[in-house]
Amino acid sequence: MPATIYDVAKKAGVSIATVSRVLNKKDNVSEETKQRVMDAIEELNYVPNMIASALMTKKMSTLSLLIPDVINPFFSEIARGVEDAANNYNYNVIVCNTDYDLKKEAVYLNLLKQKSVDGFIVASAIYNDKNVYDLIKQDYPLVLLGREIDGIEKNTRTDVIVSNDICGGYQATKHLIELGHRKIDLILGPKEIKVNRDREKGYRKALRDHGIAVDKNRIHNGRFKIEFGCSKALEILRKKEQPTAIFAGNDIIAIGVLRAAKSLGYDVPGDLSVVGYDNTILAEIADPPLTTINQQMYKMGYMAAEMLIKRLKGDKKPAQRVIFETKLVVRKSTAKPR
Amino acid sequence: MPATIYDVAKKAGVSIATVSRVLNKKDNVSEETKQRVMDAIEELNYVPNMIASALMTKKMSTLSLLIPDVINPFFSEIARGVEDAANNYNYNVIVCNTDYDLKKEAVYLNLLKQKSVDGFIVASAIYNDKNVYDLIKQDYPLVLLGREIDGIEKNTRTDVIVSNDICGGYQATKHLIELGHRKIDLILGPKEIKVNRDREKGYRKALRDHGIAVDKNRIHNGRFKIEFGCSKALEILRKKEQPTAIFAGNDIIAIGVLRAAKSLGYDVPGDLSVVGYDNTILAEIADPPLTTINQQMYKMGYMAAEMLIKRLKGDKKPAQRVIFETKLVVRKSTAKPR
DNA sequence: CTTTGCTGTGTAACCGCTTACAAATTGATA
DNA sequence: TATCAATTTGTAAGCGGTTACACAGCAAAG
Repeated sequence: MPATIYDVAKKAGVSIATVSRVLNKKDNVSEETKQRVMDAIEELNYVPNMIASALMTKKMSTLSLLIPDVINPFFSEIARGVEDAANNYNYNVIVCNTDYDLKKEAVYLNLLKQKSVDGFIVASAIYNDKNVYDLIKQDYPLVLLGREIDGIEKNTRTDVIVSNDICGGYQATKHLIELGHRKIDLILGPKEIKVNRDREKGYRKALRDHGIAVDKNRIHNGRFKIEFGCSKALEILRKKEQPTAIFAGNDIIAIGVLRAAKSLGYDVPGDLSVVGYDNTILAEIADPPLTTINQQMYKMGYMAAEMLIKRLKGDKKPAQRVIFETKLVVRKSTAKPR
Repeated sequence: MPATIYDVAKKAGVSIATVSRVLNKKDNVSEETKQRVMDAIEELNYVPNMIASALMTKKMSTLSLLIPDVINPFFSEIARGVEDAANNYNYNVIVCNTDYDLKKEAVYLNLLKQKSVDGFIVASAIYNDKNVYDLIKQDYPLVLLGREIDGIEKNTRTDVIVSNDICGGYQATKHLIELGHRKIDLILGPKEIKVNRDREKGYRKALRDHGIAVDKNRIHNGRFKIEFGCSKALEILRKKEQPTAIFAGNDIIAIGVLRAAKSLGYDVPGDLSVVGYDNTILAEIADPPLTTINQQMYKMGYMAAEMLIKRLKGDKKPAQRVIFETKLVVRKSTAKPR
């Protein structure tokens, strides 16, 4: 049985209120009493029970982070950023993998509410996520990461952190166009995820700006999986209207594209240019190293946690919307078309 | 203000004890009362407060996982396994990144104890970790993952899950020897991490078994970082007694070695064979794809969480020690020496 | 010497549940 | 109809802290 505040009080010869005071560095406790309490704490190896205190204060110093999948380096970097920021403020973070599954997300949220986590960071980015609307409606402290939510202008507490994906899509496409590519296929993740729509917008705008007609048949949606990137690329490369470049919705899909190209004996970038998105470690390591769009995952995660914690500590400023800029990172997977 | 059990009781016209009973599916509550309570819960949108209940029951249905770094794919796969298993039993998991830093680990553990997490999974694998000994001494529910701890035979609750790293080291080295290599350098992570000692043991045994003298100068310890792998490999490859193969302590180091080789204009595997360890996604994607030793990260994580939860639920069987077997995965980074 | 205002500490209510125990209700049995 | 066991429900005491409020002790002021 671990020692309680009563044990400490008894050993120090004071009341539990006094112990609580020194524990919380509150008001006035004489140096002498404080010392006696500290000694008792030391002797008894006392660890305060945050559960009991949370019952009164409603503060557990725990955040929850909802992401689709930690294994995806994009999200593990975000998770690391969140965790580091949280740790910095003496918070912990409960990580939940939703696999882009709204039902799973709902189950998690319900459990987390029961546990009185102080706030939520939702990075699982599904379009029109009812769960998220509910959280906002019920006024839970919340930061949305990498996802917007429409029609909540009147809301004043939910901060949003996003990347400028339209710009990212534009940068990638422009890079390919400037290299001389005209037939550029776009292989995206699911339509339900907002970032894919934005990246597509950027792609379309870049083509338009350079007087290239947008061909709907060159735009493909699917999943953020190597296998999808590979099979879709195989399909595309076998058609008559072969592209000279493929812009993938993220690095994982791009890896799949590289694999497909390799299996068909294509040289990248000689026969086919490939651009990824995210600039995860995968892009750096891929063969050839991927030209990709950099996102600041770690910073976004860090900032999300920081903003959330500041709000929990009473920050009343109106909801922020922070946009992180993207950057083109040129490596070896893009070149002029033959 | 969220509804409490009192609100529900009042609305349903029963006592809070009865509400608690239907909530916990306890003993005898007549169908009729139960229905009334359920309706009240529904109407009030009541969410039970687990903090309050935990104060009595001491169960928060929360596990904590200590790993060095989620960004390392080896650990993110473990984390995913842990989380999936936990979720399966309606538990959540708090993930903490220790960066192999004992002080950080201690701070985390202290905070987690305050939060009354139900149990710990420690995968941060530092040799002779005082924190871990303390946990065991204080009889906290604990599973050790990927790390052993000496001198706790009498302990009956702490399960241990490890990979057979001696075997893994042996397999990797044997593979190189059988290809004809005789000068094989070993670039490991820190000595303080047990797995490195085991992998070295396997390496030594393989050499001995094949009548090759072990040259201490060929064994190097450092960090599990690309940069370390790269700089150490550069150093090695510039010496006169150049190896024809390098066995790296994990895939990350191996990636660094590949980078070094590339920067010196070496062909892998033509001029130099490289073997990694772990078989993370990085090995698959590397250029050339890495020959490596497979570890079952996801399964180990899953099992760790499952064993821990079973113990929390009252399983009294003596402490288990589960050993996962490794497997050589041959890809394109190894070949006969010139 | 009484009053005033600090400072330092103790008392007890409360946070929202669980649960041992008591009490009330029901139906069957004597 | 009275008795008893079984079933259903209520009462109240915690769980381990926080905190409003009361109060004691003491120095300075009147």
